[in-house]
Amino acid sequence: MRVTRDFLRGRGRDAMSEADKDILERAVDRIDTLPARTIVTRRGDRLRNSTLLLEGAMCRYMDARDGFRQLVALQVPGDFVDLHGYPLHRLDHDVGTLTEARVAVVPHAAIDSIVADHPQLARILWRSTLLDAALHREWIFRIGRLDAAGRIAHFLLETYHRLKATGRGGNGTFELALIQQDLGEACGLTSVHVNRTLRRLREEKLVEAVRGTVTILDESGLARVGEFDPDYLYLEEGPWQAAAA
Amino acid sequence: MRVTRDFLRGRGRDAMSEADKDILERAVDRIDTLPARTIVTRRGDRLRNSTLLLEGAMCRYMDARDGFRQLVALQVPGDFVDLHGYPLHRLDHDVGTLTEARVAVVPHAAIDSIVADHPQLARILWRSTLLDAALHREWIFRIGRLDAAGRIAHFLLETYHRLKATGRGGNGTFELALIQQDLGEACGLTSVHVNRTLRRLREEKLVEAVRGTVTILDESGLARVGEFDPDYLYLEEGPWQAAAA
DNA sequence: CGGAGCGTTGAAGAGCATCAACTGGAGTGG
DNA sequence: CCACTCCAGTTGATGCTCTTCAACGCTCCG
Repeated sequence: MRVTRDFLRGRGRDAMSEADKDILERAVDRIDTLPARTIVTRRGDRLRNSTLLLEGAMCRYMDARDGFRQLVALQVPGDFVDLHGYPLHRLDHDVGTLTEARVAVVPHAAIDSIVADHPQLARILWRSTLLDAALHREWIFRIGRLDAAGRIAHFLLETYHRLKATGRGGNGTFELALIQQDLGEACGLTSVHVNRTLRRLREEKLVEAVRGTVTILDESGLARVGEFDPDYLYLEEGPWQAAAA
Repeated sequence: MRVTRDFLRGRGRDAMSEADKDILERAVDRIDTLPARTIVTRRGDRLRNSTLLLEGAMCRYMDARDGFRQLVALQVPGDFVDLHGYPLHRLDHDVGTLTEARVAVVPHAAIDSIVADHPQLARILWRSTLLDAALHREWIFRIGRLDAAGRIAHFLLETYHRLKATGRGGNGTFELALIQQDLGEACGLTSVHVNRTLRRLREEKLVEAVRGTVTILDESGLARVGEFDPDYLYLEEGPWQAAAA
């Protein structure tokens, strides 16, 4: 089975030819396992490799003066976590694991060859970094315009759809390795307020989150609260489209 | 004089060979002038061209249900406003002008040729879209972790540095075509609170913003309030580095 | 000269942060 | 096997930041 099986899965992987998939697969130098809750790369680091997340959860974040951090991205399996480090050379933020993580390491030299010799695959890699940027934009919207309930609803739905696209979760349930503190750091809230807000969402029978498992009770109600529309995830045919058809 | 003169100016343009600059210049199909305060492309639009901003100010934004909008990017001259539309094909947000804008239109077909035949230039275009993503991340941090004064301070310093990199502004002064309402939409604040916060920043002799002109009175003080570090702009040698040397 | 758009200010209140205390479960060592 | 600690979650009390609503002034322009 291919190590890169989940790359762009459910999000345009079909645009890759079998040859492209082989080339990407061969670009992998090695597989690493990273322990939970550790820093992988720091702001300012010069990168020589990029990391494809195979299993587990990672995040990208920035530190504020007061000691709190702001997550700028949650990475799920199939994500090319720091591919943007390839054209940028150095990172503008920290990267860390949330759970133990299995990753494939891809040397930038291998990507150089892809860019030089396989423009079609290069465009797909480029595209994958821009899917990340689309997520960034939605995070700006989420934090800038939604209240606490909306932010959490939106974040949970986003994560649900992303995980579902890779075959993890579905049927309204998924595993989420974030504690309430992390959730707050993702949504610009304190863990205390996350706790109260989750209680409200639970009382309103919209969503439940207990011990790392999220259960969506009322997806359309949650989508209303979070003003959520999965367009920006650029997913392939999904259940909301299938339902409309 | 080259139309694409300001592309990546002050932010890695030197990595482009003269040949690359010529190729990019020839990729321009035509020059358009867009009126102020109009929508250029809408969420969901399929794009066949991308737009290089030559003069003026544009923005990218998303609408919330309550009628307010959230800016996700401010575009200054030299920005390839919607180059991400090339690998993504369709947009996940709206693009509009703030002032009258002069733009260069680049057909995606021309970029196809660049990707196929000029990998070095393609990587530079790729990089330019990731500079945008780095800005997105900093916007997430700004809105998620800073208070009103910090957000405005950070936003003004970011814009100052970006404009300075293209030769516009410097010496602590620059033209900013945003009304207080826009500033609020960029920073996740109401225009009323922007007004009060600007007054405070003025009273503390940090920055003045009157009728489209921003005057930075105390750059280091402002940077402290906004927790601002221009690293993420990936600027070439600038005054803060020159001062350190 | 009247209106529209932007800026400014005041008053009141909602939402979220802060501080603090307590619960329950998991892991650890006696 | 039980005390102990640690960590995540939970809840209460209080106050600040920012929003909301409203009014008014200024400037530009038809």
